[in-house]
Amino acid sequence: MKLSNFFLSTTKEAPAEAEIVSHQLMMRAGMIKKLGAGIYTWMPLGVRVLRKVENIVREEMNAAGAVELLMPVIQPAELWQESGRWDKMGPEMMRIKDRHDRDFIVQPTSEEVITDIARQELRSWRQLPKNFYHIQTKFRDERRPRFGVMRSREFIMKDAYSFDVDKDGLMKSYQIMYDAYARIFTRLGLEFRAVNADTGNIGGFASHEFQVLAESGEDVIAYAPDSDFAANLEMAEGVAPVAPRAAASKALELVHTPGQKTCEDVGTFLKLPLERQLKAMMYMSDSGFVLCMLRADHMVNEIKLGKVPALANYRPATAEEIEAHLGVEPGYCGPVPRHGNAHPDKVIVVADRTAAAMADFVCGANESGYHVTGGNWGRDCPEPDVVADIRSVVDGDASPDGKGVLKLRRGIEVGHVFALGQAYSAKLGAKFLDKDQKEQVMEMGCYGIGITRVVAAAIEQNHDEKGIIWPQAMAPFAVVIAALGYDRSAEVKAEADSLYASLSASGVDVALDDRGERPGVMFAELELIGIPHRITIGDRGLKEGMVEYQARRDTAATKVPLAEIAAFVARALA
RNA sequence: CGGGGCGUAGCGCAGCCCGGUAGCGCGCCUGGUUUGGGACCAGGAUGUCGAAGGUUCGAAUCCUUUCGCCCCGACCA
Repeated sequence: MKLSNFFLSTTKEAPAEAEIVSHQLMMRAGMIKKLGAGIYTWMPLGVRVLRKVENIVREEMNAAGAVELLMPVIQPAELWQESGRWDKMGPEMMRIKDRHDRDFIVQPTSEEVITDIARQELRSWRQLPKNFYHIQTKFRDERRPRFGVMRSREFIMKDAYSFDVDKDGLMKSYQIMYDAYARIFTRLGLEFRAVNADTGNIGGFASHEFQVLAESGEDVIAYAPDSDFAANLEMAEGVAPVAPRAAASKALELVHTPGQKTCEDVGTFLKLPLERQLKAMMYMSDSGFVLCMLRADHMVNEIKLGKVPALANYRPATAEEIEAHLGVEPGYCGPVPRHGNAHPDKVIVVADRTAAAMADFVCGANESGYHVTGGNWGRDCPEPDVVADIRSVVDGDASPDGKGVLKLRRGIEVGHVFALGQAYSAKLGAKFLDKDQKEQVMEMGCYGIGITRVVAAAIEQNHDEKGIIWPQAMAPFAVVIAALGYDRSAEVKAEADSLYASLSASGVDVALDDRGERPGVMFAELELIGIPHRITIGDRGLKEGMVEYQARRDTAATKVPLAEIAAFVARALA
């Protein structure tokens, strides 16, 4: 591609609305243009990157035995009513009507359509397993689109759907996709982690998210640097402390703590670290009033809470309910009964594993303006009714697999594999005849990659103060020839043209900057748009028979004899 | 949806409090000088001041309504 023929539109300044670096750089590099909230045009430069990502995804999906098709963006409501998602999906799903006033949706995903295809086309066990995928535009009317294409309403997703005869088959298909995803993100040159994810309420039984590690990520993942353990914060298990609970060494004491309602206040007031305090969280559930106790520096994890039987259908308790059950306002609540105030018989105490292992703790005294110090389970209050993992793990916690300690990092979810089971196939009646001529419901898996989001995530991970630094596999051009004075120097023009021709002929994805821009402008732009390899040809070097090579991450250029540059570049690209 | 903020030239912004006929930087156009790190000189073009209504002799500025956009907030590729 000759850049004089291409279309570049870069700017020095980023629009004020761009908050994160990938959004700013994509706007500055002229990769995308906003058309509305969460709706973007992909400009020529951006499309080249998108296609690179798509092609790698496509190659690996095909290599993994998945077959490509293309399902419609606009889908009739009937299928979605049949699966129940027409009612379940809420305003995130875009609904439209045609001229006959019939209902349609703009697909946020395609389980319904693919399952409809499966139930019509796949009728014998001999046809299974099968994995279909497409790369298609999605629309989700996000309550808050943001960060450019990172969370846009319209985006491009690769979604694949596997169909198997049984759970064993499904788990094999799942593993094949898991491995394919690992290869895809490795080939794309991204630093990522596959993390164990919550299967949520869809009823599936295995799920992993592929997270690109980046500080700007919206998700938090916990992983063990010394092992392959990695999980979503919601999923990472907070293991019980190894050491048994210390024996009580202090007497229970009531201390006056007027106005000290938060753990931080109390800690400062009593000059005690948060690790010595218990904090109380009050909920109402199907079982009644529940008092949850955690170490004060830990955060309650609401997904884990929901998995504790005593907290089925929980919701935060109101101030009135807290007053009624504990006899005290929030801020002074705790498990230690106080005569005339506490009502331990009506209160279910759920303690986090760490909290349950604490001795000589500080907590609310169930009396306004008072805390207790030297509190101990069993001695000063009953042992907790339930001990469970109800907190989010923190940096330095023991890894659940017993290998080292956990670290927390932020991530951007770029892929998700999900063993769905029969959630859709049962509803839509996707059945087949097995070897014994018995009708069986298919086992499904679904597997998504946010193509457009991958592009943004790659920039979050690969940039510097000058601009984007593309991983070679997804660069809009692998190599650029920066011809200095192309419009003025016959020698430069001749050598640049000939190098461009020979690299092109050998299949290198090369761009020739033949625009005759001033060197400063040219270098700044090429660095901003992040071309990983640059060959600079100028009169100055040509006098000595030399050109220069500089990788985007290099701090200085390397002089290379003109005659050797093609071979040099071939090695750099390898 | 709740809270906060913003709509002025292609982009980034000032002007608004305190009404008086719209300005700066970048970009763009013309000519010249330049040409190894976003050049310099001279000249030039560009706005229904988001929209509608109101107050006023007069509105970018004050009032009302409305639309759009951004940021913060527990369902996601």
